[in-house]
Amino acid sequence: MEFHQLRYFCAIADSGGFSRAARLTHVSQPSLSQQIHKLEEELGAQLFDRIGRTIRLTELGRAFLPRARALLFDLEAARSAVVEGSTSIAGPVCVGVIPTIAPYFLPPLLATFSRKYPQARLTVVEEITPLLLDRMRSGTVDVAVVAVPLQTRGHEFQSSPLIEEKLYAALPRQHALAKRRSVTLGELHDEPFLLLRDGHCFRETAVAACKRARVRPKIIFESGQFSSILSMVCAGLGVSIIPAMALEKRPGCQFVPLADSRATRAIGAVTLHGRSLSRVQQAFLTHLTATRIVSASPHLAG
Amino acid sequence: MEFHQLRYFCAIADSGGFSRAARLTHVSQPSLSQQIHKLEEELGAQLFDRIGRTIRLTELGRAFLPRARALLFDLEAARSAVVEGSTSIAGPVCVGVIPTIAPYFLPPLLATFSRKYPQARLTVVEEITPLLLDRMRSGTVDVAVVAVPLQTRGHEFQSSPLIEEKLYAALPRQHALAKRRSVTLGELHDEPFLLLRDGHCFRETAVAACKRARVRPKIIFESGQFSSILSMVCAGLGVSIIPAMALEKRPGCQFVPLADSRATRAIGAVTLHGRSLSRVQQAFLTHLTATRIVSASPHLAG
DNA sequence: AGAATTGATAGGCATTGCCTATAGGACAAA
DNA sequence: TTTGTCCTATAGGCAATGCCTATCAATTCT
Repeated sequence: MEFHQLRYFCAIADSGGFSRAARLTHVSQPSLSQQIHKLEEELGAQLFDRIGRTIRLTELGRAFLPRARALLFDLEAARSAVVEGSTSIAGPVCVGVIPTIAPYFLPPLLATFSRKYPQARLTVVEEITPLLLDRMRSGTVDVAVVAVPLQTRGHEFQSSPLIEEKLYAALPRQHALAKRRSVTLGELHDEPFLLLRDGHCFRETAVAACKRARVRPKIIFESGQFSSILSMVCAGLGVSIIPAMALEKRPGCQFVPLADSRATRAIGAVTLHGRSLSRVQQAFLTHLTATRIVSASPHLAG
Repeated sequence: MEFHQLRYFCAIADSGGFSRAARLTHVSQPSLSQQIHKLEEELGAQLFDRIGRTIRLTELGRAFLPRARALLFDLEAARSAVVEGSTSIAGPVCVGVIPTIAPYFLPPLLATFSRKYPQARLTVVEEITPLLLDRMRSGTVDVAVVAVPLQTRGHEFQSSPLIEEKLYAALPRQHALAKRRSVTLGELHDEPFLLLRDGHCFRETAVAACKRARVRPKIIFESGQFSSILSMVCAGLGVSIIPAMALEKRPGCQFVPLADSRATRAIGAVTLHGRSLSRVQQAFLTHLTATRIVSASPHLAG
């Protein structure tokens, strides 16, 4: 039983004859005859009575007709649903983001995107990078905004750069270096360090920067968010390294740009390689990369 | 878009892989790959993401899957509905019958048939032969019980014989021939005749019998039913010709078998040639021909 | 690193659907 | 009755297409 057989059957039933249906469907009459015979053979019953040179639906044919029609209709519905879904910018987008970016970078972007595509259903997942990657693999996250480059080998993921921001030393206001225009990590050699706890990739970023400066930071405190660390810095307990977007007006705290080369953090949008994105998802990705983030400049440094 | 493509699509989505689906569906993996490609091309969108050596449904694929499943399910439903309908003995049967047979012949048959096939929905149409034939042509009557042979030329109709019954002379009790064991039409030569009115085929039967006996009946009364005629016979207004099954106990009436050869009426079941009958209709026809009508013997003649 | 598994591709073969030509009936008009 | 026309069925040829085997390229597991 094939779709074209159903089409022919309906055409013949509607037009009331093989020849008429042949003219309508632009198929030769013998082909119709042939296919209806196959259909009848497969069903084990006649669908039409051939009486003289006219035809009429049998009891069974009459019962079969609405079902055949429904099948053809549903087929078209399914087809156009796919076409619809592939062209309209609507549906779910799940974006993953790491905690050291989430509160600073995403909110304005999400707002403008939602305004631009009201049909889109945005979801945000805040997790550390490896968990986000896992969720991308399992398909529960579509796009991730994380620090790049990723440490994964192979080309399992695709990333497009978004911004690269400078790193700052966070110093207590009364610190000797607090008034400087810039510092190097080497100059912070002996300071007690307050860093994000293990798992947060910005910790790796900071540690790597230290390593390049041949500094072994003495880590005396670990936290899950910058604001806690900044409070400790204000209290004079030590120093820290902060990305530009996390800068925050604090009474007892001073931020000094790090002069070390490569003392930056690169942020990119990452997708699973080989994954086809729906039009909304694609639109979100475009929105991410197209919106040039100027607000990444520090508003209170110097 | 073809049914087998939908089948493959569902199998792959269910099993989670082309190779697995190939093993399940007993089709080679390249064939699946090929057909899914065609499907995706036709729909203008990917249904699966090929990630590494694993696959996953895309957003669109996920939306398409339930529709594909529904189509396949409905297809099977349509198929089995036809098979069901062609095997089960249920549904409508419309039987046509002429007025000179209807009240005598059909009632017991209908009762036994309905008891045997409670699912059958019997309808009876009582009309004169030409109208019944028209209704057979238009499909509103499935089987007709009429006097045979039909006068139609060609083999537009098929008939199978049911019974052949003798004809009787209906005489007033005080009639000179009323005590005879048999009479010939010739002996009724001068009698006033009471016959069915034109259109009733039994009138033709009676007239034809007279013609063969070289008798020109003087018709002084015409009616649409035998009981009226018999009442007139009782009143001594004339004689009539009655088929065996219409015999009826009447005080002033005597029935004498006609001795003429071919003074009989043949009854047959007639269907439109080339019409396929549903199983109920076929069953009714079989019931008609199989039930040997013994009650056709006169219960009060002689 | 090597073996195994997975999906994609290429090429050959058989099936099958569509076509034209024609047969065989049935109907209508002469 | 005969002829012409209109219908569906059949036959045969051709091209499209679905399925197969063999193989490749990539990825994952041992």
